[in-house]
Amino acid sequence: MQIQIDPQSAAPIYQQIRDRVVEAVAAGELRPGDQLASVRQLAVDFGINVATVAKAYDVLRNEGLIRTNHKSGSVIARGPGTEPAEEAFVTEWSARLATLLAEAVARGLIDTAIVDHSIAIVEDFSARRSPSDPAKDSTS
Amino acid sequence: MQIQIDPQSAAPIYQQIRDRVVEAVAAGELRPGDQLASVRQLAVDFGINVATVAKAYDVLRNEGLIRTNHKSGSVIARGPGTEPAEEAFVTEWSARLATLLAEAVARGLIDTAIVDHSIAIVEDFSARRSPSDPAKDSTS
Amino acid sequence: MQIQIDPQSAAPIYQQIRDRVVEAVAAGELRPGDQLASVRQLAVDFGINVATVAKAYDVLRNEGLIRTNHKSGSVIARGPGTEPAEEAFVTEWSARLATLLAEAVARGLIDTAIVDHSIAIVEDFSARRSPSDPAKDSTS
Amino acid sequence: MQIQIDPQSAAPIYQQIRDRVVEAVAAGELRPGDQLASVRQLAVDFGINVATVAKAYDVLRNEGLIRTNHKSGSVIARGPGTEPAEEAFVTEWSARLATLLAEAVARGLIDTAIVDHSIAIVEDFSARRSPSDPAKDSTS
DNA sequence: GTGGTCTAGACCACA
DNA sequence: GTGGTCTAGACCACC
Repeated sequence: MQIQIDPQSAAPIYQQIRDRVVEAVAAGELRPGDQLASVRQLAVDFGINVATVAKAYDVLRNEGLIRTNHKSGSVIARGPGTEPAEEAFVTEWSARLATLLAEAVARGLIDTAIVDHSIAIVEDFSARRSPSDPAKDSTS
Repeated sequence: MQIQIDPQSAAPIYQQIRDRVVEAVAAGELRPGDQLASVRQLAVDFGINVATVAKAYDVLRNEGLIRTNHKSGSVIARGPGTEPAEEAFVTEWSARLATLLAEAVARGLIDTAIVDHSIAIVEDFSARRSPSDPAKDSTS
Repeated sequence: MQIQIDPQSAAPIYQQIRDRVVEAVAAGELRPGDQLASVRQLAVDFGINVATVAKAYDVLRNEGLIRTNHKSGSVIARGPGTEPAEEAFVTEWSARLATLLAEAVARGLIDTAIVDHSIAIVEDFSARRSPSDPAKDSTS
Repeated sequence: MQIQIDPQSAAPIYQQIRDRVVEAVAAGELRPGDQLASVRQLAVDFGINVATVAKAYDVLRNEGLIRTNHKSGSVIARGPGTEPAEEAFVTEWSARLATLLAEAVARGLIDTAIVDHSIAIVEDFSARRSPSDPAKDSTS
């Protein structure tokens, strides 16, 4: 798993790390049980402070996505199919999704294009998770 | 259009205003040419600082959603169907959508549920923009 | 509310702050809506770093006990009677309680003394929360 | 006495060992004079480092719960009813109990439920120490 | 080796 | 004014 950080981005660095890890989990690049780089390792890789990486892992831990052990470092704790989503999360997440989709609508993206983007992204994650289904060639 | 602001929310107030306006445009409650409340008016209505409202309008202006004339105030500049979305926007927006959808995947929402949510939200906006049953009330 | 910090304690400072706030909430010294000292204020009061206080508030926020707003600082979000305890919390808490009570048993405290301590503590919190019930004089 | 260690737990392993021993003493599974497994034995059983087990025994020794003889190994030094609890211990322990109970109060557990939990735990230890029904199985 | 805690001090975002 | 982010560097706990 190769993480890219953009120090110029408005998004805080720890948030970018968190986002990349979440995406890697969704895409199956990181599976439950997989080891994450140590905070120190990531820090030197990106040329950033350990505390910044620690904060990113802190967020992921609070979200239940990783589990940390003093000796062995951090590992992925859950992923697609591990546990059903909590209702509270879905509610809050839906609101964020609505705002994001509204932005696309307001900016002129047509409805079908928006839905197609969503489908494409979800299918991309799914395909990368389990590239076993070769029964796919037509666009549908 | 009735905007609701939650001063307790973790989201900055200017962001909440911006989000509500974007959603209103997507839902057709605000259409291109519609007048927005003045910065001062909104500030008084919500009991918040003028600078906060000004910042919200500033963001909307940078996004090209509103246009401000010193004399006549701010009006909605674009909306669904006005102009096609710019490619740069779509690219950047897709990345944000991917992150948001990844979060749902990682947290255990199944793929179809995620797509269903997206479809439902887009259709909701669409229906509110152009209600298919043309039975009109007095309020409209 | 007067918080006391012991820099010599084995417990991390941020944990001590968190514990004192929790106790103050249980005792009704801090009620939902009440303002907490700002991170900077607490930091100078205790002669510690802002980041340390911020971490304490971070923990409290993750526990849902406080809510933080950029402008107005942090306020108590929940307290006795606000919301029923979540089942997951009770399970995890019970295990910690069992370990703590086991320690007393093993060290020679007799069963009734242990229970009496628990009752006394809970009643103390209760009395400080609502010192209105004057119908109490006998030991029972 | 069967000790279960969870290497994934947030609690340090030495603490888990110490906690399980304390609970076993409270429940009468380990009685004063009983022999503990050797440091090496436990380390092999759990597949953990000897130093980790040694640290756990160290803590128990400092608490006065076990006594170690270089020749004969470690034995339980005290238990329920052996000696009355020291005042210093009770004071310090009460403070920890108050913090733990405060957490439950603040999170919405009602007072009677908290006391009931305490009683149930103490009674459970008591019952396991001296089962009131003298119907004995072959295993006992 | 791992992660956790804390400091001193800086800069930015929010209102 | 408030809190959030980040740095550089230190020390400690765990194993």
